[in-house]
Amino acid sequence: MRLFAERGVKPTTIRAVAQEAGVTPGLVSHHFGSKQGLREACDAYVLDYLRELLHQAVEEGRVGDPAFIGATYRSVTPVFAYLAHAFVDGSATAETLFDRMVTMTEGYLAEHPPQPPATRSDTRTQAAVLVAMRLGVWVLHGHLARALGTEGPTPQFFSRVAMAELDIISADFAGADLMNLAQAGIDGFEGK
Amino acid sequence: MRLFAERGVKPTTIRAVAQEAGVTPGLVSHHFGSKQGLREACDAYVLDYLRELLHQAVEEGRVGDPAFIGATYRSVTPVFAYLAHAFVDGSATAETLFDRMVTMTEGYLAEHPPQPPATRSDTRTQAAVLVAMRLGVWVLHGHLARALGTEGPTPQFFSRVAMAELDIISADFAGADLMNLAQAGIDGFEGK
DNA sequence: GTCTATATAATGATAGAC
DNA sequence: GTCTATCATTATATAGAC
Repeated sequence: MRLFAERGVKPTTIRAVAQEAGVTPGLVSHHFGSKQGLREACDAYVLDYLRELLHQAVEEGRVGDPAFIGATYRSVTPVFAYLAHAFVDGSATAETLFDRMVTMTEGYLAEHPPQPPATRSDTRTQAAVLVAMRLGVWVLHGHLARALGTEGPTPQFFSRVAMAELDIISADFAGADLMNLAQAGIDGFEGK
Repeated sequence: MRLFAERGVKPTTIRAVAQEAGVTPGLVSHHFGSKQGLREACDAYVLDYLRELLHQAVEEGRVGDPAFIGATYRSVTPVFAYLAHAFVDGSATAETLFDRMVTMTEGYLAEHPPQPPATRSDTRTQAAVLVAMRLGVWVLHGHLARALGTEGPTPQFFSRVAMAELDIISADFAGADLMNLAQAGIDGFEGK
């Protein structure tokens, strides 16, 4: 999964995966059946990871816990890099994930309408653009970190970006934060 | 360039490029020297395209001309898809482009400070996140179009997304629009 | 400039032994 | 489960003729 995240699926060879895992290429092919099987296993892993992450963050209320954030920020990086490639390369998992995030964000905006109402566009479009904006920040976070001269996705980096998002996005829309979006996209989502 | 934009660089074979161009694979390799040479030629083409587009839009004042927009929206689509892959896969051209956009947006925000001042974050961070947000919408525009059930990047789609962006982004930041960003990133940029 | 043909290398997948 | 060995396919790149 990490190699897919760093290089994309096609440029990642089964040989490279095997070397990284300390086994032989034959074993990888045999275990996952095919490269496509390995990819599907990675998709499932990523969805499980996000589900568990959000379960702890939201239902166990650890979203603001520094210890939780500190323990999480390393493991979340390759997951989002994997999703970045999935969003650009296109995959059924990425499409379903995006669409669910939009629909649930739309529901959030319908329940928490901006005051005064934002009349230039409809709620559905606002939800879709909002999701694209926030996911875009994640997809491009490598460039963001470089442009800011920071170490990468550290807790400090997360906080710095989140503060800027609050400055940039109108208050009435900022409430539909990424945790809301992600939770909406993940809950009960089986990947197909 | 269009095949690179649709599939990414690695999955695109010289054979496919040759077939698309109606020539033989040998000719493609001979003409561009190598696949890397073809990629660099595409990078140069994309930068030239953006330069010319912005020259007409800004310096010739055609940015709001419906005829200009109508004639442009088709050709711009593969260019942004190409850049989407470049941003995710990583390339020197994409990095320089992003960094220049951030720096110039930072300059814009310094000259047009938000009122009241946005104090949660510094101007540099605001500029970087703003660029990432707006480019993110472009990178994910395929998903955006699907989620909205629209045809794709038509003028109507552009307008609809732009209106939602105006609704979502605080008025003081919306002024640093994509044309500003793109112009900043392109002017005098030779690709390295 | 363009083609045909081919050299060379890399990759995904399989077979069989342990 | 794991390895070694190998096959078949595909890819880039080159050579030489037209």
